[in-house]
Amino acid sequence: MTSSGNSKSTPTIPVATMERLPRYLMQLYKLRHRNVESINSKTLGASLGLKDTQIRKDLSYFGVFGKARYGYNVVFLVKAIESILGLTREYNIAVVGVGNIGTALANYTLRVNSAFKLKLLIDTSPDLVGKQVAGMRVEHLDDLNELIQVNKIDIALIAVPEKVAVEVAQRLVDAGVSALYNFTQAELHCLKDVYVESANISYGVLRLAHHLSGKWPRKK
Amino acid sequence: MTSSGNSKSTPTIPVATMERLPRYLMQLYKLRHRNVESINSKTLGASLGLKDTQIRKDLSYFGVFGKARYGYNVVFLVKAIESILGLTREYNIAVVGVGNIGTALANYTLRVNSAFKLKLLIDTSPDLVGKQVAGMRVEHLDDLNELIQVNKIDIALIAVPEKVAVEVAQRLVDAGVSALYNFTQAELHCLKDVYVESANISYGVLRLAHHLSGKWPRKK
DNA sequence: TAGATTGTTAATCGATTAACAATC
DNA sequence: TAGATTGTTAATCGATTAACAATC
Repeated sequence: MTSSGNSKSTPTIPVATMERLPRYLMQLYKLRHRNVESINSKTLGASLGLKDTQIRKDLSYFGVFGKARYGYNVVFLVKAIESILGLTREYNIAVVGVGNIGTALANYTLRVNSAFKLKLLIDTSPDLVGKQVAGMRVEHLDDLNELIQVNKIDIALIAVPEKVAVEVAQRLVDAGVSALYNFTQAELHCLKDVYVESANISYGVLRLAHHLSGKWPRKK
Repeated sequence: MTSSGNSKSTPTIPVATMERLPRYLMQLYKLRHRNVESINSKTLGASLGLKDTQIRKDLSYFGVFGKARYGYNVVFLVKAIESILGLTREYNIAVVGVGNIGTALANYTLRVNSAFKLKLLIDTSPDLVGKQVAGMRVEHLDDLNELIQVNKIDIALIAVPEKVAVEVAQRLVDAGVSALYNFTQAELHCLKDVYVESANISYGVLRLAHHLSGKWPRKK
């Protein structure tokens, strides 16, 4: 038996398309919450600063979702994108480093979808370990390996000080975590056998400074 | 007098290049801190997951910085990129919304460069207004307009609840702020006369879920 | 039906990278 | 000098968008 099943060959999805899908989904959640039944590509695009053709092309990679003169059914499209993004299973999450950012992640960020199950908070500070944060007990980094395995952690969000970031990340990978969300200043390209998503908050202010200085012309 | 001065016409800088410069700068800060004298494009690229030609091409837009057989002088290149990014002047910063994320921004993020001067913390919570955070008094949102003007705010970092994000952002723009860093779930494309940098933390976990589900093949 | 909006093709646009002469 | 590394050209690659037949 081959890996087919689809008679059509699965298309290769552009990276840029995959990176826009979460934005589509979040807008669609808002529309659904407002009980909007359908949305067309022009309106959805405008709400995200994108062209209508961009939306249609992105969605077309995954099949046919819309109807001429109607647009896309919001409830149906939400389900479709959730499926594309893999939100049909659950993901066990650990937050490593329970400072301000780690606490924010535990309290708010994971609420985006019920597929994300917060299972574990880890820190080293005696002020934090044993205390409750976001309704969970903070555990100690020393027990990392066992805790990761017992809780079957799929994704770790790292919000530790930069100095220990690479070491902690490596320990997570060694314990079997294959997806990291990196909120530290460290670059984690060096790690093997792990997929890393980074959100280096500092870069944004530097880009704003550059924009305000207005020195170098940019395209568009 | 025309706006020339350079005899060469100023090149148009690709957006992608401008977005990489902050990453280069942060890596160079680390090298400088370790007293590394020079760095070549291959090594710098490897530390960021980029090809050597990418680094050289990006830097070439701004003039000649390297020497064959030597690479780039770290101290010199730091100064050059700081200048390109506009870090030769100061930027007055306001943090609006002093929850976990706002507190993290005030305490850590702005430390990236001394060009950023934290001038103002704003919230509405009676638990926070009047208290000290990151060594500054938290002010009340009601006085926004006057506070923005008195403190000559250049950049506002918005970390308020999503429900009030658009309204607060609009008030900041009306008060004269022309650069926003948006940490809320709201899309702020609707705003006119303002440059917005967004860091929607939720998108990252959705991309990780998609990666782990492994359902759709991506290029590369 | 008429016309609005889709899905898709093909053209355009922009970004990356291989190749290489110049240079230190 | 020899050879390592630069800056730049030109080719490749990938992403966006205009155009339009199909369709509801």
